[in-house]
Amino acid sequence: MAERGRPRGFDRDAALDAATKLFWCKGYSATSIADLCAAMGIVSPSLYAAFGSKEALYAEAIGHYVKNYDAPIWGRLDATGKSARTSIEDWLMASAAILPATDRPGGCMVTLSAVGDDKTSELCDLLVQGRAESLRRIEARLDRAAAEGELSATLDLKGIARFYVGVHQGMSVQARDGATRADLEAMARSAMAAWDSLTGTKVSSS
Amino acid sequence: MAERGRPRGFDRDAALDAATKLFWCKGYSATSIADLCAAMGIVSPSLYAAFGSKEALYAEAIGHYVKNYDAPIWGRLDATGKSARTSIEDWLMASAAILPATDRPGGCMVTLSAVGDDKTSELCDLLVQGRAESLRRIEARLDRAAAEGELSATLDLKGIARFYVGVHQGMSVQARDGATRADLEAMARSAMAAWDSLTGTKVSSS
DNA sequence: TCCTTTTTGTGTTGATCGATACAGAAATAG
DNA sequence: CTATTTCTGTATCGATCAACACAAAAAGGA
Repeated sequence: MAERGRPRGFDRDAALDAATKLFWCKGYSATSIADLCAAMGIVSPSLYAAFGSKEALYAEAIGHYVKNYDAPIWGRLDATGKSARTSIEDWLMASAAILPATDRPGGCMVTLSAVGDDKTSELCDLLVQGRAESLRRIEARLDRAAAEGELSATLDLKGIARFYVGVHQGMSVQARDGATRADLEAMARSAMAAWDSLTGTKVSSS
Repeated sequence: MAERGRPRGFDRDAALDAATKLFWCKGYSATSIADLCAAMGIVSPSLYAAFGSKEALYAEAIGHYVKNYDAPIWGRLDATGKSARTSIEDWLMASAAILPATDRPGGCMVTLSAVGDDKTSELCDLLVQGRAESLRRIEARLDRAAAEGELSATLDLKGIARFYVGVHQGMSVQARDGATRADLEAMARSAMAAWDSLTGTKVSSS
């Protein structure tokens, strides 16, 4: 089943990856179509033919980021045979290793896009939902631990999840500011130092 | 000592406050001069006469934010007669109370501007320095505690400071996403749950 | 070969960007 | 009063914004 018409002269996925990294670095508003064309190695009609619009390209870039850069980290969370504590520690330590990587923009794209940039509120929702998803995943892992008897069901699991997601978000901000892997690993260990207290007999909030 | 020429027809500080809130909400790149003029209630020649340029106005807005919105929170940190632990807890709890305030944009302007937005690297530096200053303040408070004998001098005080600043940054991101005061207070308490472990006999790293 | 389909490159669209020129208005100084 | 100084409002500057028209180019189907 061959394709009709003139074949595309560039690798769509490679171009999307280049666009993703540019949006990741500069944010939505500060990135122009001309910037994108230069980074992707194509001209604007090709960009519009392949991706539709700047907004649509950004939405695809977020999906590309989640699938190719974010998902591997989350894999650490749901591995079987590990306690919730170990899973979350692994997730934070893996993040500490990759957030300051020099072969890509620092920090988490979804977290750091939390900020400022206006965005058509459709894109803004996409990002808010992405961050809410992080919270849901951690909470789900804690719920599973409660169901399996590792944690007490009377704990404020949502609050604990929010705390660890918050630490992860802080790690992203500091990675963007130049924190090293060792710096971020120390943050991860510090957060884990609260685990016993948070999951102990103490009631969540007073 | 009266002023020569026609007097300015608007309150410069009130206009700066309006500009600050707009930049705080939308970020630098997504905020246009037209947006600013509308929010400040002036026309563009008045804006340029009073503030010079968009970049200069943004730099002044950051200063206005730090002085009028951020400083009150930091006052909690250096109050006398309190332990470092209580000071940091107060700082986090005060932040939890004010970050989700509905009479202003959510989250910390300096933290949330960490992101994306290109900025002439001069403005970017301004923000990076602002965030570095937060780290320095917390670290200075811990150093003082070590000098006063509250904490052991062998601890990784910089790492502890980085952890609490990171939690604060995570609180800003979540405040922007709609977290409530109670949500943020729970995060603050969770972070404080690590205090004993972080400041105990345990060696900082490895 | 000729037709259809799709992409590519050139050139351009109206809108908006940040920033000003200029003239009139409103104050002080003499 | 007149002269000077400074701000306000209109109108606009060239540059850039996101997006596209159009024709040449490159493929398959007939």
